[in-house]
Amino acid sequence: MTVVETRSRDRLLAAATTLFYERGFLATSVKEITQACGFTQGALYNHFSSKDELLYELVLGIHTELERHTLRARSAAGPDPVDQFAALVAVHVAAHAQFRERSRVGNHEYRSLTGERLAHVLAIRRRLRDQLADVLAAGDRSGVFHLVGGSAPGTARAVLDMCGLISEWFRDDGVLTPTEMHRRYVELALRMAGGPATPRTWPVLPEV
Amino acid sequence: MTVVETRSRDRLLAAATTLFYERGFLATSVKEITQACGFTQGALYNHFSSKDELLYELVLGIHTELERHTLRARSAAGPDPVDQFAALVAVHVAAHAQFRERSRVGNHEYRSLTGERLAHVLAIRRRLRDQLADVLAAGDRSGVFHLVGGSAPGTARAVLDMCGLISEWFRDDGVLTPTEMHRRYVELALRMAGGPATPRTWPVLPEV
DNA sequence: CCTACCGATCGGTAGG
DNA sequence: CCTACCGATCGGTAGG
Repeated sequence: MTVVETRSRDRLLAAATTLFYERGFLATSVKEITQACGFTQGALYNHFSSKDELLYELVLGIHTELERHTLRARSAAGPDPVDQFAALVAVHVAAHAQFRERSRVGNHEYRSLTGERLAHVLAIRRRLRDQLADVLAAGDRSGVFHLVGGSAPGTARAVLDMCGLISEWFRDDGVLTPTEMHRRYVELALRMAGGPATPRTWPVLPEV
Repeated sequence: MTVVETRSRDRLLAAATTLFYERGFLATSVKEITQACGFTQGALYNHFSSKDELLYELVLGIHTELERHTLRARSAAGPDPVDQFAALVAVHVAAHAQFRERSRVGNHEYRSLTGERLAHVLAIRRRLRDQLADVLAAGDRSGVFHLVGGSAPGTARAVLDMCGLISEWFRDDGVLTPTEMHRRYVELALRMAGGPATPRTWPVLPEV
């Protein structure tokens, strides 16, 4: 049954996500992943040709999904660079705060990939940076941003780094809500870009 | 000979730093570390009781050294919160840009520690955040900073996260000098804190 | 600091 | 003849 195949595969990917989040790809055994799904060790190889391929499919999916959301959020934000920038930052914050397992796995474990698989993921990561840098450069030209050193790539990198570690420490224990997080980080990012204190309208909290 | 013993021990730590930086603690074998020093596998246990203890001593040294530099830089900066903040940010940027192997190992591999060793390192990491948050809170009270949401810990965390990933991508290939890096990040951090555009004087590039 | 080796576990695959 | 596994074990390597 194709349905059963897909479900087992997705369960393996979901179990791998949690285990890789908690202890990392290299410290997680095939046995642990399959046992988390009630399978024995060999079952993994009905779905993936190797542990490495499972990692690639997981990490590629995480990056593809994130890029899909950033592209959609930027389109939906309209033509204003400030609105586009706020929308992109909101997507990254939401991803790292609400789906921190996937985000942390995506941001850390891609380093265990090699060859073309690594190159493919690095290309997506570069496009995500370029997307933010393009918006910053457009806003700098139109005068709504005032970038430190005039460097759009430099500011984009700093903003993404600031967002990228949220998944390391954010806990949805009620101390900070996702909405508070994304407002705080949009404000910080706008300050870094030398833009207005707030966007004209707050981006709708993205469904990442 | 104590000299030879010490030299071998330091060589093992230095080789481990490079290997952990390149591929991580879990993916590095004891054999690789010792072979990098021209030893066989068992030689490591003349200097460390286990691979875990080597990691602890390395990570503890990295954190202790960083805290020593931040304490000294803050004292040397005088009473102004803006000067203190700029000095602390400069230390963190210098550590991550100039000594990125040690910084990256310190920021990533401490997660493989457990028990009291982990607790000890986490305590230092908390003090480093508190140090920055204290300076931000003092500046907010005196009116030289205007923190997003009034949260000194939140801004401190964002600034440290922004600096913490420099070691992931910075290359001293001449595209960006350490001085350019530290000026860029001090400016970004001052914007995040809602402070003046630049410090009254640029901190001397710290010798981390 | 080396050689020799342990208990265990690694990722991956066999036949049924 | 298919799938989703099983118990058992492959060749190698881990930390100690």
